Amino acid sequence: MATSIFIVDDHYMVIEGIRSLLQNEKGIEWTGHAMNAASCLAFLKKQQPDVILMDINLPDKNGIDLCKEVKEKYPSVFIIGLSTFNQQSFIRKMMENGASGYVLKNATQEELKEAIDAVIKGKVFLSEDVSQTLRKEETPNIVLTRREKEVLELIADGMTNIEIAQKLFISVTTVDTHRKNLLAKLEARNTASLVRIATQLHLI
Amino acid sequence: MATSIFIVDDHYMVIEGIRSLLQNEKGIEWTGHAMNAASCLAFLKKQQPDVILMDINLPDKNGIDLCKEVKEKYPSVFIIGLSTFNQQSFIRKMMENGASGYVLKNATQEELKEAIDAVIKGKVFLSEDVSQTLRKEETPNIVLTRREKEVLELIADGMTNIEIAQKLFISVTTVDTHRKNLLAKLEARNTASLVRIATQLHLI
DNA sequence: GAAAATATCCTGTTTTTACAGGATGGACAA
DNA sequence: TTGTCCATCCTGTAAAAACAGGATATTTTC
Repeated sequence: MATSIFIVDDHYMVIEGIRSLLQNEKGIEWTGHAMNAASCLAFLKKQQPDVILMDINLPDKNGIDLCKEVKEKYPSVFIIGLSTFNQQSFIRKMMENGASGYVLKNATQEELKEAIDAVIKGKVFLSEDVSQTLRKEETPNIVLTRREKEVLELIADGMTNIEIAQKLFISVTTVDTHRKNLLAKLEARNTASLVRIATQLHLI
Repeated sequence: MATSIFIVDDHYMVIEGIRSLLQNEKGIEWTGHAMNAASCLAFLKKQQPDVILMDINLPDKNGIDLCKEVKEKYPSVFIIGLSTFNQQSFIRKMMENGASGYVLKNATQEELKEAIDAVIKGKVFLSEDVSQTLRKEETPNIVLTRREKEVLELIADGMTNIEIAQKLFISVTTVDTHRKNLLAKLEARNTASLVRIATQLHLI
């Protein structure tokens, strides 16, 4: 029985590329595509493919959240993350949210086929580059609290501690404490590197 | 006579997608592809296509610089910029460096064909979204000097004025002046927003 | 060759951050 | 129930950045 495939990606060229790569593969059946999260969910209500290839960057919702939602509603569907970025934090979050694999957009036809074959058997598939990144970048998964994220956002917006304190109805010293903890958690030396690192980790 | 096309993009899926979109088009001849700037330049030494579709993000060199280099060496080749980002600064720089058009990766088959037809006739082609962005975002093209960029980088790296001064063999007050000018140019309130804005404008 | 842009330097003040080293109460889990 | 985590608050000091308001020499550009 053929494996049915569905694609979610907002780039027409990528959809077309994947379709072209897979169209001559035996045992793979193309069931359609969506260019945003909403139409993906709409499709799934009617029909569930075996595998979804899911881009991380979507116009209406990020792939990480969509992945979680899809897996909650349709646990039997296997999801393969798809993006241009070989970024540890993204990949980890995708896998945490139930994805079975992750490939980069520069993947070859063979790699893509291999990924689909693997996940359909219940295995986990990561591109060579991806698993290497996961091994190499031993970033111990930085977790910020709700409040810390809030403060971080406002810092990046250029607000001073005093302004942040007023905005959040807390003391300036509390803001300072959060700031201190942010610097420690992200191993930043000062505000500049804090914002830089936070940006690189896609925390803001 | 058929229009010959060459693609530079580091994503295999995108190359395949474009090829798939164009393969049945009459009057378009696919001459090949490169996945980095170096092999693009190597190809051009042997053969010059009519049109190059060129991604902005390449592993070895950015498309903006590559565009300039190609246009200097082979002025008769038309270049169409290609990227996922609908970003004013990128588009403007591409056009300044001699590109004849700019399309996004979510372009349709018709749009792509239209773009090729237009540039081959010497016209300028911009996707609807792209030209809208150019009109809307009236960001008066922020230009930083060599030194300012240098200082900006070091600030984002978390260095203090004193450290930057030592590194660049200049006075602390000079660094402070550059910093002042950076804040003014990027309309930032402080270091945090400076780094944020600089990141958003892809200056660092 | 003149004007504009760039890079350099200065004094001084105020504001903001960074850092040290705490404490307290509440929520939640083992 | 006894931790652990989180959010809150505190005092005090040192360092750094922001801001004002300059000046001067060297390139670059027209």
